[in-house]
Amino acid sequence: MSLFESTNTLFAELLLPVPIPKLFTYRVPQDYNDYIKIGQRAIVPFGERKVVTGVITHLHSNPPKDYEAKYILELLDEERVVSDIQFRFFQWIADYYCCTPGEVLNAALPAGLKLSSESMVQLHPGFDWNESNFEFTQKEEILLKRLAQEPLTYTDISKMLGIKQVHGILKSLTKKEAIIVFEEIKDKYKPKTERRIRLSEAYVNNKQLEGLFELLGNKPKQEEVLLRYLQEVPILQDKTLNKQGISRATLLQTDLSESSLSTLIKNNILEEFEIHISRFDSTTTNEKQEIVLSEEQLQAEQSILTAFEKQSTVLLHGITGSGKTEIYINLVQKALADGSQVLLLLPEIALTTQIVQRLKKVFGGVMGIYHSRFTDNERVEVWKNILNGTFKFVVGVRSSIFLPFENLGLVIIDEEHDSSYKQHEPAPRYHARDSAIYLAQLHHAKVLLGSATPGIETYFQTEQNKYALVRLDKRYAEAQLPTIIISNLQEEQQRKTNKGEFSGLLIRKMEEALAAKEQVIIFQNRRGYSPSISCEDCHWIPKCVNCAVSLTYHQYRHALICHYCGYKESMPDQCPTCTSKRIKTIGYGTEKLEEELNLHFPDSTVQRMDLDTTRSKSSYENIIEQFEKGETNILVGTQMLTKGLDFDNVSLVGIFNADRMLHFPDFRSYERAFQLITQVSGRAGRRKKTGEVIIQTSQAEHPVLNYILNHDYLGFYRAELNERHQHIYPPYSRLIELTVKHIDKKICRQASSELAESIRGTITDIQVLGPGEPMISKIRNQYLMSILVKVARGNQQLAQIKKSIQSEIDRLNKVKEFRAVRFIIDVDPI
DNA sequence: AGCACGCCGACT
DNA sequence: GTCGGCGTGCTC
Repeated sequence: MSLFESTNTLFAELLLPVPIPKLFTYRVPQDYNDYIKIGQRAIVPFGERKVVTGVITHLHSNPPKDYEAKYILELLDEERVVSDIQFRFFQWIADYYCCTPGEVLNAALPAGLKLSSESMVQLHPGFDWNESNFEFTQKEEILLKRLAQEPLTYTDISKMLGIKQVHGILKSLTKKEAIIVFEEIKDKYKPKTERRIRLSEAYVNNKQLEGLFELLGNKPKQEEVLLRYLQEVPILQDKTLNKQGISRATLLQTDLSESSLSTLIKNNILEEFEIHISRFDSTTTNEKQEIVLSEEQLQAEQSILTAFEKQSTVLLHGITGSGKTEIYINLVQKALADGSQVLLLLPEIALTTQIVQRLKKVFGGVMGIYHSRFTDNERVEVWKNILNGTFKFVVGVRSSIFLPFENLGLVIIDEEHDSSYKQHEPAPRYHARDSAIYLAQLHHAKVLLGSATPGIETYFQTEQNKYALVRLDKRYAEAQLPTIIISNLQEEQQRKTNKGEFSGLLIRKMEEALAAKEQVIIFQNRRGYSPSISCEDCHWIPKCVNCAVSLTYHQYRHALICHYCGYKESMPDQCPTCTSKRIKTIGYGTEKLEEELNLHFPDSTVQRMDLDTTRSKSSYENIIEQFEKGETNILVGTQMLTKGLDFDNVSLVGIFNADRMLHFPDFRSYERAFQLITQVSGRAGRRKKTGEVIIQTSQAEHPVLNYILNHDYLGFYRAELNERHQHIYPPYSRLIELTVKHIDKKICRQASSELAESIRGTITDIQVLGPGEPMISKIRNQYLMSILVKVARGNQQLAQIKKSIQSEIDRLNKVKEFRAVRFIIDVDPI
């Protein structure tokens, strides 16, 4: 029974996936009174003609005073799909990361659960070109001819006609009764179906069947189909089998006549029906994989469990190759046995790799995967399978923290330090690790953070006794940590032992490894051929027209490409300013490395793995598979190489250029360099042999390299912490980065100055740096200014400070000249 | 964020 | 003159 009298008029508050900081009130059609629940989705009209999907947050019977509420058009769910815990979680994210709950909802719901309409334009049904009394402009004519073929969206039209504002022409054509605009609902989730065949009920007994065959005696093709059916589905032995039937595809696999099948269906001898099937491989290969833990692993696991008795969050600091995965598996099994749900977070690209296949083998059908390469339909299915209890364990990326868990018992965040856990664009700019820790609190769940190179802030929490710490210092299966060798390029250049940008040492080591039939990984964190090009005579450097960056040369496309906005122009064969033909490339990207390695090692196969070679869906897996099989000898790549890959035969890892990582002007650059280099190094040498890592640098004495050399995380941590303390950076402060965006440089600067000024004037106990020009001061024709707010550790006013910043922004945004300025708040930026 | 409306410059 | 640009306000 409903809480409300069913004759009462109900109103529903809806959270809509739009960046407007309020709920919207809709009227509930009376038919729904007994049926409507908080947490269900509803389709509602929004604006003039749009419809959107929202989630019901409250029900009441107070009509709004200031306006007439519109009716809910349709309820989409029988049961709630968003839980109270999720609502609280969304609100927390919105508050903490300074965005609206609507933006959180937008990120949380997979597109397939969020159907909304898009305006489509089609020809007026009564419109006849020849009979129309109106004159048409040239553009109108082009559009009408195109519309005669198919309806178009506004964006289609604006692209087709090359105009930004589509409105005028549509209005004119509407008036001339040539077109109409209608709404098409997009992205509706469609269950995957399978067409199946079974015998009509009337024939499911031996006698009837016999008669049937007599009947078909002179129709051998149909007889054949029927016989095949009986063979595949032995209903003579078990009549109940007929209900399931057989999939149409399977039945027709052996070239049976399709038309005979149709005839049999038409004559009601066979019948066709549809069932909903899963998009996921349901092979529950629960091969009861026995996971054998080493002594150290067992101990670590025990320590984690003991720590969980007192503390809810534990950091597992396990060196690369120490076998953290096996411990995870054991812990997941235990949590599942307790009847809880488990979430395992992995960095984006680690998800396509071996670790997932391994987990799938152990957990089979109760494990769901949530991944950005999944289609909308697949994501909806994961969502539903969690709601209906099929999936009790989810392995997923950042956004899987939004899935509808009901009783999480354990959250594991692998590679806890990984920066892909922080969403940068668009809002909500959340950190999945930190948000997951809060989510776990809501569920009273435990959190295990795992990393070989924990983030400074995370490790600090263990020293503050906020998190417990468990160490795993030994590599699994007797493997040794790799030997790290610093190769001083400057020195080699003086002695002329280098070969171009490769040190003689690296080349020699590579020759040795390849001769021994071992594999080599070369790491360079820069894609493309060369980061820029330049004219040797006049020093001209091509720049992006939309952004303040130089263009990266991509050889395979023979083009200059902007890595920030995607702008592309073709590679000039002469300098556009001085017509010189002497154009040189500056710096090394993975593409150029690949080319040079091919020259140096003509007998080896070189493969490149970066954003450009892994764009298509399976290319990533292909590259890895080829390397695993040993078909590739040398793998060149960006930081993609650092995540979750295990290769047995890699004996050498080369870091092509460590300098750039160390010199990045950012307080986290040392931390990042340490993590990156340590992680890539971990790819070298497993099992039998000690691997080697060669780091090419011109700063052989750099302290960070020294810590890496000695596998000294703790030493590095102490030094870095000291550094952070000196300059009051995290963990000694919390940062809030404000970015000011506008097409006009002057207005952008003015707005940022005023914002910084007003924050300084109104908020006490904080430090405001800037405004200053960020490293890239223009992106997509928007000028950028940046302000950094530092809030000292332990400041209890954090929430209030964020509110004050927000209200200063709101105030500035109301000032006429700053109306169009965009202010972006990034809490805990990375 | 979209989307509609309304005001204004630079072209036929 | 009108077409297409852009600023402004609103969404239950």
